[in-house]
Amino acid sequence: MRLATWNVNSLTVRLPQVLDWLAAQQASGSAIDVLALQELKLTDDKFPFDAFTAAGYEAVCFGQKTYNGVALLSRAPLNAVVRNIPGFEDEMARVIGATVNGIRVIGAYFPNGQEPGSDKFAYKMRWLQALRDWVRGELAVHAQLVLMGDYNITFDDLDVWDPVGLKDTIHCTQEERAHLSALIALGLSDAMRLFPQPEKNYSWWDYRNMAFRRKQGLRIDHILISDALRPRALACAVDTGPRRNERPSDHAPVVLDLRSGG
DNA sequence: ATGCCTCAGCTCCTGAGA
Repeated sequence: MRLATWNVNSLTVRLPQVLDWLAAQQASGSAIDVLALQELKLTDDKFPFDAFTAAGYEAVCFGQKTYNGVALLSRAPLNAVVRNIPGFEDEMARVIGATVNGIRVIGAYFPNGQEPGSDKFAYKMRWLQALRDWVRGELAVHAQLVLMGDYNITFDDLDVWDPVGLKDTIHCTQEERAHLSALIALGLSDAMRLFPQPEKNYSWWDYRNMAFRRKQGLRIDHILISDALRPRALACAVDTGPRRNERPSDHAPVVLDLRSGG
Protein backbone atom coordinates (compact mmCIF):
# COMPACT_ATOMS: atom_id res chain seq x y z
CA MET A 1 0.00 0.00 0.00
CA ARG A 2 1.37 3.42 -1.01
CA LEU A 3 0.36 6.64 0.68
CA ALA A 4 1.47 10.11 -0.30
CA THR A 5 1.07 13.75 0.63
CA TRP A 6 1.43 16.76 -1.65
CA ASN A 7 0.89 20.47 -1.11
CA VAL A 8 -0.18 21.45 -4.62
CA ASN A 9 -0.46 25.26 -4.10
CA SER A 10 -3.75 25.60 -6.02
CA LEU A 11 -5.47 22.47 -7.31
CA THR A 12 -6.93 24.55 -10.14
CA VAL A 13 -3.44 25.16 -11.50
CA ARG A 14 -1.95 21.79 -10.56
CA LEU A 15 -4.76 19.32 -11.40
CA PRO A 16 -3.12 18.17 -14.66
CA GLN A 17 0.15 17.57 -12.80
CA VAL A 18 -1.60 15.57 -10.08
CA LEU A 19 -3.36 13.41 -12.67
CA ASP A 20 -0.14 12.93 -14.64
CA TRP A 21 1.75 11.98 -11.51
CA LEU A 22 -0.88 9.46 -10.39
CA ALA A 23 -0.97 7.94 -13.88
CA ALA A 24 2.82 7.71 -14.01
CA GLN A 25 2.94 5.97 -10.63
CA GLN A 26 0.32 3.50 -11.79
CA ALA A 27 2.14 2.89 -15.08
CA SER A 28 5.33 2.12 -13.18
CA GLY A 29 3.48 -0.64 -11.35
CA SER A 30 3.25 1.06 -7.97
CA ALA A 31 0.05 3.07 -7.93
CA ILE A 32 -0.61 5.54 -5.14
CA ASP A 33 -3.43 4.13 -3.00
CA VAL A 34 -4.08 7.20 -0.85
CA LEU A 35 -3.07 10.80 -1.63
CA ALA A 36 -3.50 13.72 0.77
CA LEU A 37 -3.59 17.12 -0.91
CA GLN A 38 -3.11 20.52 0.71
CA GLU A 39 -3.58 24.14 -0.35
CA LEU A 40 -6.39 23.42 -2.79
CA LYS A 41 -7.32 27.13 -2.79
CA LEU A 42 -10.80 26.32 -4.06
CA THR A 43 -14.29 25.77 -2.69
CA ASP A 44 -15.89 22.32 -2.58
CA ASP A 45 -18.19 23.12 -5.50
CA LYS A 46 -15.11 23.58 -7.71
CA PHE A 47 -13.43 20.34 -6.61
CA PRO A 48 -12.72 18.12 -9.66
CA PHE A 49 -14.43 14.95 -8.43
CA ASP A 50 -15.08 13.71 -11.97
CA ALA A 51 -11.43 13.87 -13.00
CA PHE A 52 -10.38 11.84 -9.98
CA THR A 53 -13.20 9.34 -10.43
CA ALA A 54 -12.04 8.81 -14.00
CA ALA A 55 -8.54 8.22 -12.65
CA GLY A 56 -9.88 5.54 -10.30
CA TYR A 57 -10.00 7.56 -7.08
CA GLU A 58 -12.72 8.27 -4.61
CA ALA A 59 -12.28 11.73 -3.08
CA VAL A 60 -13.36 13.71 -0.06
CA CYS A 61 -12.54 17.38 0.19
CA PHE A 62 -12.71 20.27 2.60
CA GLY A 63 -12.07 23.48 0.75
CA GLN A 64 -12.44 27.20 1.10
CA LYS A 65 -12.02 30.23 -1.10
CA THR A 66 -8.50 31.51 -1.88
CA TYR A 67 -6.60 29.86 0.97
CA ASN A 68 -5.97 26.46 2.57
CA GLY A 69 -8.21 23.53 1.63
CA VAL A 70 -7.42 19.82 1.95
CA ALA A 71 -8.54 16.56 0.34
CA LEU A 72 -8.02 12.82 0.46
CA LEU A 73 -8.01 10.63 -2.65
CA SER A 74 -8.22 6.86 -2.34
CA ARG A 75 -8.57 3.81 -4.54
CA ALA A 76 -10.40 2.03 -1.68
CA PRO A 77 -13.48 3.42 0.10
CA LEU A 78 -13.04 6.31 2.54
CA ASN A 79 -15.08 5.93 5.74
CA ALA A 80 -15.79 7.94 8.89
CA VAL A 81 -14.73 11.25 7.34
CA VAL A 82 -13.88 14.12 9.68
CA ARG A 83 -13.22 17.75 8.73
CA ASN A 84 -10.95 19.91 10.88
CA ILE A 85 -10.13 19.24 14.53
CA PRO A 86 -13.30 18.38 16.45
CA GLY A 87 -13.93 20.91 19.20
CA PHE A 88 -11.40 23.42 17.86
CA GLU A 89 -13.08 26.45 16.35
CA ASP A 90 -11.29 27.27 13.11
CA GLU A 91 -12.32 29.33 10.11
CA MET A 92 -9.62 27.71 8.02
CA ALA A 93 -9.98 24.34 6.24
CA ARG A 94 -6.83 22.49 7.29
CA VAL A 95 -7.63 18.90 8.26
CA ILE A 96 -9.44 15.98 6.67
CA GLY A 97 -9.42 12.45 8.02
CA ALA A 98 -10.90 9.13 6.97
CA THR A 99 -10.51 5.41 7.57
CA VAL A 100 -9.17 3.36 4.63
CA ASN A 101 -8.53 -0.39 4.77
CA GLY A 102 -8.54 -0.22 8.57
CA ILE A 103 -6.00 2.61 8.67
CA ARG A 104 -6.97 5.99 10.09
CA VAL A 105 -5.54 8.51 7.62
CA ILE A 106 -5.32 12.20 8.54
CA GLY A 107 -4.22 14.79 5.99
CA ALA A 108 -3.32 18.20 7.38
CA TYR A 109 -2.15 21.62 6.31
CA PHE A 110 -0.46 23.02 9.41
CA PRO A 111 -0.48 26.81 9.87
CA ASN A 112 2.52 28.67 8.49
CA GLY A 113 2.96 30.91 11.52
CA GLN A 114 4.58 33.73 9.56
CA GLU A 115 6.98 34.90 12.26
CA PRO A 116 7.75 33.99 15.89
CA GLY A 117 5.90 36.39 18.17
CA SER A 118 3.17 37.21 15.63
CA ASP A 119 -0.55 36.54 16.05
CA LYS A 120 -0.26 33.89 13.36
CA PHE A 121 2.49 32.17 15.34
CA ALA A 122 0.27 32.14 18.43
CA TYR A 123 -2.51 30.60 16.32
CA LYS A 124 -0.06 27.98 15.07
CA MET A 125 0.80 27.05 18.66
CA ARG A 126 -2.89 26.79 19.66
CA TRP A 127 -3.64 24.73 16.57
CA LEU A 128 -0.74 22.35 17.27
CA GLN A 129 -1.96 21.83 20.84
CA ALA A 130 -5.50 21.10 19.64
CA LEU A 131 -4.24 18.72 16.95
CA ARG A 132 -2.18 16.79 19.49
CA ASP A 133 -5.05 16.47 21.96
CA TRP A 134 -7.28 15.15 19.18
CA VAL A 135 -4.70 12.77 17.66
CA ARG A 136 -4.04 11.29 21.11
CA GLY A 137 -7.69 10.23 21.24
CA GLU A 138 -7.65 8.99 17.65
CA LEU A 139 -4.64 6.79 18.41
CA ALA A 140 -6.46 5.29 21.38
CA VAL A 141 -9.22 4.17 19.01
CA HIS A 142 -7.19 3.51 15.85
CA ALA A 143 -3.90 1.70 16.48
CA GLN A 144 -3.09 1.99 12.79
CA LEU A 145 -2.84 5.70 12.03
CA VAL A 146 -1.07 7.88 9.47
CA LEU A 147 -0.75 11.64 10.00
CA MET A 148 0.61 13.28 6.89
CA GLY A 149 0.72 16.67 5.26
CA ASP A 150 2.46 20.01 5.16
CA TYR A 151 3.62 20.44 8.76
CA ASN A 152 5.42 23.73 8.18
CA ILE A 153 7.97 22.56 10.77
CA THR A 154 11.45 21.08 10.39
CA PHE A 155 12.51 18.35 12.82
CA ASP A 156 16.10 19.52 13.12
CA ASP A 157 19.02 21.04 11.22
CA LEU A 158 19.19 18.07 8.86
CA ASP A 159 15.90 19.31 7.39
CA VAL A 160 17.27 22.82 6.71
CA TRP A 161 19.55 23.90 3.86
CA ASP A 162 21.05 26.76 5.91
CA PRO A 163 20.62 25.90 9.58
CA VAL A 164 22.86 28.76 10.70
CA GLY A 165 21.20 31.50 8.64
CA LEU A 166 17.69 30.19 9.40
CA LYS A 167 18.24 29.48 13.09
CA ASP A 168 15.11 30.33 15.13
CA THR A 169 13.23 31.57 12.06
CA ILE A 170 9.76 30.27 11.18
CA HIS A 171 9.68 26.46 10.67
CA CYS A 172 12.87 26.17 12.70
CA THR A 173 12.01 27.49 16.17
CA GLN A 174 12.32 25.51 19.40
CA GLU A 175 8.62 26.06 20.11
CA GLU A 176 7.50 24.54 16.82
CA ARG A 177 9.92 21.63 17.14
CA ALA A 178 8.76 20.96 20.70
CA HIS A 179 5.22 20.49 19.37
CA LEU A 180 6.53 18.12 16.69
CA SER A 181 8.42 16.11 19.33
CA ALA A 182 5.28 15.98 21.46
CA LEU A 183 3.35 14.53 18.50
CA ILE A 184 6.06 11.88 18.11
CA ALA A 185 5.80 11.13 21.82
CA LEU A 186 2.17 10.08 21.35
CA GLY A 187 3.50 6.95 19.63
CA LEU A 188 4.28 8.12 16.11
CA SER A 189 7.40 7.87 13.97
CA ASP A 190 8.72 10.12 11.22
CA ALA A 191 8.59 7.53 8.43
CA MET A 192 11.39 9.25 6.50
CA ARG A 193 13.85 8.81 9.34
CA LEU A 194 13.24 5.07 9.57
CA PHE A 195 15.43 4.77 6.47
CA PRO A 196 18.81 6.09 5.33
CA GLN A 197 18.56 9.76 4.34
CA PRO A 198 19.69 11.06 0.94
CA GLU A 199 21.75 14.28 1.02
CA LYS A 200 19.70 17.48 1.12
CA ASN A 201 16.46 15.60 1.52
CA TYR A 202 13.92 18.44 1.27
CA SER A 203 10.25 18.69 0.31
CA TRP A 204 9.89 22.44 -0.29
CA TRP A 205 11.97 25.01 -2.15
CA ASP A 206 11.28 28.74 -2.45
CA TYR A 207 10.16 29.86 -5.89
CA ARG A 208 12.74 32.64 -5.72
CA ASN A 209 16.48 32.55 -6.29
CA MET A 210 16.43 29.27 -8.21
CA ALA A 211 16.25 27.61 -4.81
CA PHE A 212 15.37 24.18 -6.20
CA ARG A 213 18.30 24.14 -8.60
CA ARG A 214 20.60 25.27 -5.81
CA LYS A 215 19.19 22.60 -3.46
CA GLN A 216 18.16 25.31 -1.00
CA GLY A 217 15.12 23.72 0.62
CA LEU A 218 13.40 22.58 3.76
CA ARG A 219 11.86 19.26 4.74
CA ILE A 220 8.50 20.39 6.11
CA ASP A 221 6.15 17.80 4.56
CA HIS A 222 6.03 14.70 6.71
CA ILE A 223 4.39 11.31 7.06
CA LEU A 224 4.07 10.17 10.67
CA ILE A 225 2.99 6.58 11.30
CA SER A 226 1.79 4.93 14.48
CA ASP A 227 3.84 2.29 16.29
CA ALA A 228 1.46 -0.41 15.08
CA LEU A 229 2.22 0.48 11.44
CA ARG A 230 5.95 0.84 11.88
CA PRO A 231 6.75 -2.84 11.20
CA ARG A 232 4.97 -2.47 7.83
CA ALA A 233 7.03 0.50 6.63
CA LEU A 234 9.12 -0.45 3.60
CA ALA A 235 10.31 2.91 2.26
CA CYS A 236 9.68 6.63 2.44
CA ALA A 237 10.97 9.23 -0.01
CA VAL A 238 10.44 12.64 -1.55
CA ASP A 239 9.63 12.48 -5.27
CA THR A 240 11.34 15.57 -6.68
CA GLY A 241 10.09 14.80 -10.19
CA PRO A 242 7.02 17.06 -10.05
CA ARG A 243 9.18 19.95 -8.78
CA ARG A 244 10.87 19.92 -12.20
CA ASN A 245 7.56 20.42 -14.03
CA GLU A 246 6.71 23.63 -15.79
CA ARG A 247 4.78 25.79 -13.30
CA PRO A 248 5.45 23.43 -10.39
CA SER A 249 4.12 23.59 -6.87
CA ASP A 250 6.79 24.81 -4.47
CA HIS A 251 6.35 21.47 -2.64
CA ALA A 252 7.17 17.97 -3.87
CA PRO A 253 5.16 14.86 -2.92
CA VAL A 254 6.34 12.56 -0.14
CA VAL A 255 5.57 8.85 -0.58
CA LEU A 256 5.35 6.03 1.96
CA ASP A 257 5.36 2.34 1.06
CA LEU A 258 3.66 -0.02 3.49
CA ARG A 259 3.84 -3.79 3.38
CA SER A 260 0.34 -5.07 2.65
CA GLY A 261 -1.75 -6.89 5.22
CA GLY A 262 -2.42 -6.05 8.85
C1' DA B 1 16.11 45.05 0.11
C1' DT B 2 10.08 46.03 3.89
C1' DG B 3 13.59 42.40 -2.43
C1' DC B 4 13.87 38.08 -5.08
C1' DC B 5 8.41 34.04 -7.16
C1' DT B 6 3.58 32.35 -7.36
C1' DC B 7 -1.35 32.36 -6.60
C1' DA B 8 -6.18 34.29 -5.83
C1' DG B 9 -9.05 38.03 -6.45
C1' DC B 10 -13.75 43.11 -4.91
C1' DT B 11 -7.21 41.61 -10.33
C1' DC B 12 -3.01 46.29 -13.07
C1' DC B 13 -2.02 45.99 -6.73
C1' DT B 14 -2.30 43.49 -2.27
C1' DG B 15 -1.95 39.65 1.10
C1' DA B 16 -0.12 35.33 2.01
C1' DG B 17 2.86 31.80 1.53
C1' DA B 18 7.49 29.65 3.71
